[in-house]
Amino acid sequence: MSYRKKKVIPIGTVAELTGLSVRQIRYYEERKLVTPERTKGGTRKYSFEDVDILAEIANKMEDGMQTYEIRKMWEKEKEREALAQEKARKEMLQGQLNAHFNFHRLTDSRISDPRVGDR
Amino acid sequence: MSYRKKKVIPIGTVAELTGLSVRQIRYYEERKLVTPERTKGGTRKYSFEDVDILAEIANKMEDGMQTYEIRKMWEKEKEREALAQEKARKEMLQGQLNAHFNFHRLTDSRISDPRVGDR
DNA sequence: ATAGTACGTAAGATTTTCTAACATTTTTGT
DNA sequence: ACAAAAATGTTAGAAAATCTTACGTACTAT
Repeated sequence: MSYRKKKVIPIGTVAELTGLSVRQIRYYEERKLVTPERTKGGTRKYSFEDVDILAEIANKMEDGMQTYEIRKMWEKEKEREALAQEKARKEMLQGQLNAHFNFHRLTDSRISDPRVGDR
Repeated sequence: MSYRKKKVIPIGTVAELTGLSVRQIRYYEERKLVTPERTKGGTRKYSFEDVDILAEIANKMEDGMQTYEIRKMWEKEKEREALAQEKARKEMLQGQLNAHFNFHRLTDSRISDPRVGDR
């Protein structure tokens, strides 16, 4: 896994990196905006990705947005991305099919081009 | 700074990531093989780069190498890299000088071409 | 044999984090 | 306007994580 996604940073450090209070960070978890992992002992571990997400939350909150609005917004974003992904996947598949049949058409035209004739 | 170099990981997590004991990690610091940062409170914080370095140490140690050998080895590596850097820097500088004078020679030949004359 | 290396382990102190609860201020919904 | 919800701060006590120091041990090198 990438450095960005590995959950290794304790909450105090996250607070320093984001400028948020520990209280706020825990609250945003309660509102399902971040999902840290836990050690056996139960202490939270965040990733750099989480830090970025929290920084983004801080901005939206300053703009007067509410946690549930942020969450809904992100859910929609994810939805759109998923659709775009799906679309790209299908197009890619179609492309491969086209390439496949094109290849055969070209090959066949060489082998049996009437202007050339076999042998 | 890159995610790789930011010092944010506590020693327990580093131990998990590397498979080393906390004692070993502190000992390698004593032998100047890693240099974590500290929080205000004094707890150590490591980077992913440190984690990689520690994993490398673990290998060398398994091969029967001693800490001071590892350190000496790395110092030499750094030295060689520094020289290579310096060499590249000089070559780059020379290249720029060449380009510079080439440019002037061409320009001058236009402005003061004896076959054309000034004014 | 002595000294140095590379740890493990234990003790006690300090730092960090945890949950839960209550208080406060600012919205929001009816 | 009022009650409910949102978004924190604060406090308290417990638990987890880390710190330093020191002693012990098994090797290895000189």
